[in-house]
Amino acid sequence: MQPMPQSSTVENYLKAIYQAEISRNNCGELVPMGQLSSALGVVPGTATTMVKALAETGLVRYEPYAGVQLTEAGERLAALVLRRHRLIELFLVKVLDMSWAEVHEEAERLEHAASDRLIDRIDAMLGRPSVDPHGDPIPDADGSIVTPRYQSLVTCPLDRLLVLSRVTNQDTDFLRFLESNELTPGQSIRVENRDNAADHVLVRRVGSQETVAIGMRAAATLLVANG
Amino acid sequence: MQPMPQSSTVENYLKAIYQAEISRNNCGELVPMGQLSSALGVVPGTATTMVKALAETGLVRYEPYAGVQLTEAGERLAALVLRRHRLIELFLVKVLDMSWAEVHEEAERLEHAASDRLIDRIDAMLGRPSVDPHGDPIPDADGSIVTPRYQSLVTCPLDRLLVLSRVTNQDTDFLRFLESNELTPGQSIRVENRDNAADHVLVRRVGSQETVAIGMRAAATLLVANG
DNA sequence: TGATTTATTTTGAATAATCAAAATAAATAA
DNA sequence: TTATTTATTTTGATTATTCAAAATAAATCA
Repeated sequence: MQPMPQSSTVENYLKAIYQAEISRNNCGELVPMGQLSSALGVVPGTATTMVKALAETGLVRYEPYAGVQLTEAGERLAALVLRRHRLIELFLVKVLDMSWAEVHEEAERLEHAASDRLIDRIDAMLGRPSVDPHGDPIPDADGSIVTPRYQSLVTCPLDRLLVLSRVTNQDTDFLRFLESNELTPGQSIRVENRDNAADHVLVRRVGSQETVAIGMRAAATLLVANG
Repeated sequence: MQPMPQSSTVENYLKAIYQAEISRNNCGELVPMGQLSSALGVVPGTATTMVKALAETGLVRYEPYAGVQLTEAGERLAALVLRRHRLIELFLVKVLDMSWAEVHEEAERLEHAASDRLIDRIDAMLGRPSVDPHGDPIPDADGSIVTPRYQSLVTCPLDRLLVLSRVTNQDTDFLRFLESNELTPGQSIRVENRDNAADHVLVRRVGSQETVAIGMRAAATLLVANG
């Protein structure tokens, strides 16, 4: 099993490995098969089989019982999938006026069907944007990506003016919840309190009189820059 | 093999059968397996196998050695695939400024990935159009379709003012050729001569001083209305 | 009508992707 | 360090889709 067609399955595996590598942010770490398989919604044995095939093609490095890691080539391909995904999301929001919350699933399918030519048209039409509607950085056409390092609502200082910059969570309901509280990327916010016992963070959007309580798990996916 | 997932393969078979039924326009006629298999680019045995499975699901009617035919349900599904395809084509041309000639292949992939919701947004944005860039009618959301009956350049009268209304041929090079001669749907044209010996038709766009010769085979795919 | 050609179907096999469940390795607890 | 738990890999099957090539039916020719 050597050549391995550029199927959407391969793209999904590469993307999942890429994202897992980032979330366990320490570089050079292997992604365990269990994590990968559950991210992809397949049983562990399936992931093992697929990853071994991917390793044959040179897109990943695989260490039995340890985990998997993208090679340079794999990383580049994964970045291009992410590029397609994110440009499509932004396009759907900006041009087709779709909701922030619903575009992820749509892009999840379209990312495998859009040609490079179409993606470039979209990119041009949007003015070569650098982030998508969730604040996720958009890799450029050669697969390089600049990921600003933000703090999260769990680590940032209290009572400081912050800009909500990125939401690393694609759950539709959660995004709808944020949207209904106008907590979307670009908004200025302040963290009023963090209560470990209650396992929540209290956030207020600048200009709003409502304080919103967000559980720690979810709060960790809201990234902020200094405002 | 009963439920048969709504895969893109199924969609492609239904679409191909639908189009074959139309092109051999006499209603009620079965599409022979040979025609279907070559339209889909598979060997005949593959089409036989697939069609038998499709028949199990009630999407087609299959007569061994005679051919295949869509059922009501199959026809509706096929029309919806065509709807997606054609709306996507028009969208790519109108909104993303892609070329008439290149959108077919793009739509060929996107039609299987776009959700009903996305398609409806596109439809709304384009103002509920009735034809795509090739003049092909766009089925509506419930799968019904109105196909105006046109004459072709092979059957229409000579020296009459006509409107080029539809091009039933997706070959990229042919479309580029038409485009470069401004022979696109909506243009007014006149057939100056038809020469069976030379196997061609001479066409002039109204307002142009150039006469274009088009072979009979190709001319049969250019449909016209009275101007 | 019999022979030949052509179209279609069957059969057997392959590939990609998956799962269930058994086997094994690694990590943890006692 | 042994026993137990947990994670991973293997093995054997399954589904969807395809092809090659043999078998068969239908159509055509003589």
